[in-house]
Amino acid sequence: MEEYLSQLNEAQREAVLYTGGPEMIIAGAGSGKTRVLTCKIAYLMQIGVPPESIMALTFTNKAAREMKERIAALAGQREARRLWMGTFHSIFSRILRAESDRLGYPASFTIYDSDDSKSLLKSIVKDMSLDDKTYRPGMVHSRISNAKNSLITWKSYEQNKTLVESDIKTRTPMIRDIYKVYQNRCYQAGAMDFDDLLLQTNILFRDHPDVLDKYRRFFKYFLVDEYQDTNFAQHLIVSRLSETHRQICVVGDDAQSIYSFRGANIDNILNFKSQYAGCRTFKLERNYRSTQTIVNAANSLINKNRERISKTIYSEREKGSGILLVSTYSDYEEAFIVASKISEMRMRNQYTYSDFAILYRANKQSRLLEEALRKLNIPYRIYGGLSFYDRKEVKDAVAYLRLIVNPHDEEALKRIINYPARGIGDTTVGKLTSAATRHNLSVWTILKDPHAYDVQLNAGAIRKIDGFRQTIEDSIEYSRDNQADDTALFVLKRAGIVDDFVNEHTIEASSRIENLEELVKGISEYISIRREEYADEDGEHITLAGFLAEASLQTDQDRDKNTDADRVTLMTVHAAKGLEFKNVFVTGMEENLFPTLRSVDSPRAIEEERRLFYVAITRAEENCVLTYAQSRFINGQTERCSPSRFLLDIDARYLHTSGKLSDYDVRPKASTYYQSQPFPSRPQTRSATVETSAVEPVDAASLRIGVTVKHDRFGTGTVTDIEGEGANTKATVEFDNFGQKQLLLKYARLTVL
DNA sequence: GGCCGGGGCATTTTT
DNA sequence: TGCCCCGGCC
Repeated sequence: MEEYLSQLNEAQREAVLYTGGPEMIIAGAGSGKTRVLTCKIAYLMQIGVPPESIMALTFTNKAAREMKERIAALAGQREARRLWMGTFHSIFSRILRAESDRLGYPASFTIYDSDDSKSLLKSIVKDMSLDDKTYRPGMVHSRISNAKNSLITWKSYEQNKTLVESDIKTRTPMIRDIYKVYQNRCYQAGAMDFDDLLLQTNILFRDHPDVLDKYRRFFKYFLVDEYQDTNFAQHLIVSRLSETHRQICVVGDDAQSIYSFRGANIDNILNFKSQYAGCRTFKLERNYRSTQTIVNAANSLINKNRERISKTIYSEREKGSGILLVSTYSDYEEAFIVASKISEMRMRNQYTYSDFAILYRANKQSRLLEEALRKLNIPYRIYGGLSFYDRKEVKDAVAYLRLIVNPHDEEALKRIINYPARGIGDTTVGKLTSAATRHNLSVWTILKDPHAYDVQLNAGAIRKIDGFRQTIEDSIEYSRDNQADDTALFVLKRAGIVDDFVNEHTIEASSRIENLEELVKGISEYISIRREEYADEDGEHITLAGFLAEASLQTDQDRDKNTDADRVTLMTVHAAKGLEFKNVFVTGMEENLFPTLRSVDSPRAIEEERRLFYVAITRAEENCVLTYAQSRFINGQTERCSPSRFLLDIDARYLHTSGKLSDYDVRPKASTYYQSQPFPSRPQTRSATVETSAVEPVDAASLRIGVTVKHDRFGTGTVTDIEGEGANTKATVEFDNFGQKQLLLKYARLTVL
């Protein structure tokens, strides 16, 4: 049992053993943060703190699950299960369900995801006859979300001069009215959105001191992971709850705060010390992940930020190779160079594909990279696509399940009232929803008896609505004495969804059936896991409602499958946080892309972008390659790009450029870091750093259709088409070995033969 | 209900 | 450029 303590370094051990009050652990990248957190929890359990009085909050289900597993290994499965460990959203949705009557919500309240929220907002904007171009659902949603994260209810929004005036300035004065209606419609539907899970928890504790008091007594120890990413609502929940025992330990790294756009407030961690008198700070500064060069380079970068908690991260690993900086002539070439570099490094150093990650700022950058990887037969896995629960058929099926659990759920109802087609059109639905708003009732209530609420419907519509009502009520009835997975099968059949697909006999239809089967399988798994967990209890928790509650707070990252396959990883830098790879490529290191265009006017935003870049570099264990293109195809146009300002922030002594850089003057002091030829001669890929300036672009006037031209990379070919004029002339060339390409003359180095 | 074409748009997204 | 959403049409 003592063994796990002996594996910690001095700083880690001190942080684990301290139990004297508020504590902040500043955990640098790769410093063994998770290990410290798990050891600390295990230690607390060992010294007699009952596990059920420990609340450990994380930001992802994945983090919670991993930590739980590790603690189970240290302290035993049974003990670990008693911990309150999970995401803010899942833990507090549990508490909200237990206390729902205090707030007037049903215990089986639905959780609206962002799509539900936006779709509701859209319908409200329409109902209020507002301009849907001015009041875009996404925009309105983010305004309401920001308000909620700052604990501004619709009432306080109305009374908040600053907000109201700023809305008038931005010509969106109706936000407050929309917010009010939105909140009411959610309430009538028995639904909370993601932000409500935190906001309503705060309201619960604010308005019901006895409830607050109960939980304050109950929970003795709080641990919060990724504290730099907490928002005000989260911060207030934990600070309220921990007031009695004052045993709160927050862990985080201000240098890795990258979620301000979601309401994360870096000040929570920067000010923690001053908010908690007698707070002890521990710094974990030894990086176990990366080479000295990578750590030092990252340090030199982050030192350019003003707002930070001072610390010196160091590595005692080998010195390692310099960070390779590669300039390419286009985004297209960048992708091919990254791909061929991966092949080369893999062969030379016997890496596996899964030792590589390609990171980028924006998802759209993945396209060319994928193309290049495919062409070079490199297996890859891309993150950031549709999650399982985002698929249409799954969403539809889940909507039925949601209605069984809570028929007042308006968004679920609207989604499937006419799916499969029942001839209930927009007009009918519009009549029902506006009657619901008028009477301050749920759509379901209206639908059960349209006549009573003077909804003008013809006999046909009434009959169709009634058929739908019957389907739902039968399913609810069935669910009373059947298992959740059987209920799911029942409703899918009863609604005619399965038949639809079975009769279709297409590839898509069979893949949809598979997805539905997987959904049902997921429910069955949920049941058996729960059975095991609650073996000694009455089993009341095993319900469809329970499954939905869990599913709605889950993301695709939590249900990763075949991670064992040997593949290169492609993902955004955001998605890479918390992960590590032997070799990391950070692509698109250009101004207006990284840092993104939207950040360049705000010093604070630039600092966040710099932290994001810091996160990217510190993912690498052995090699880090930074690439930037001199031209990039953006929004339908090829743009000239200049290298990111962040490249200048890295101390040049840690950089190794792959030859002379045409318009960027970073001269590495040492070029011995990376001994290999940067780019071994491949006939079709010239060195990445061809001097574009030295090559005269071919004169547009001298090009004719049918002329034979030569291109540095593609070899010879014939011009088949010419578009545009002057500098923007675009030529279509049929290359002998590379097929047809479109080339902009100002960039393509063509010579007429 | 589904198909087509025009217009507007284009970060990041642990929940 | 390419996608998504909407309106118009059959």
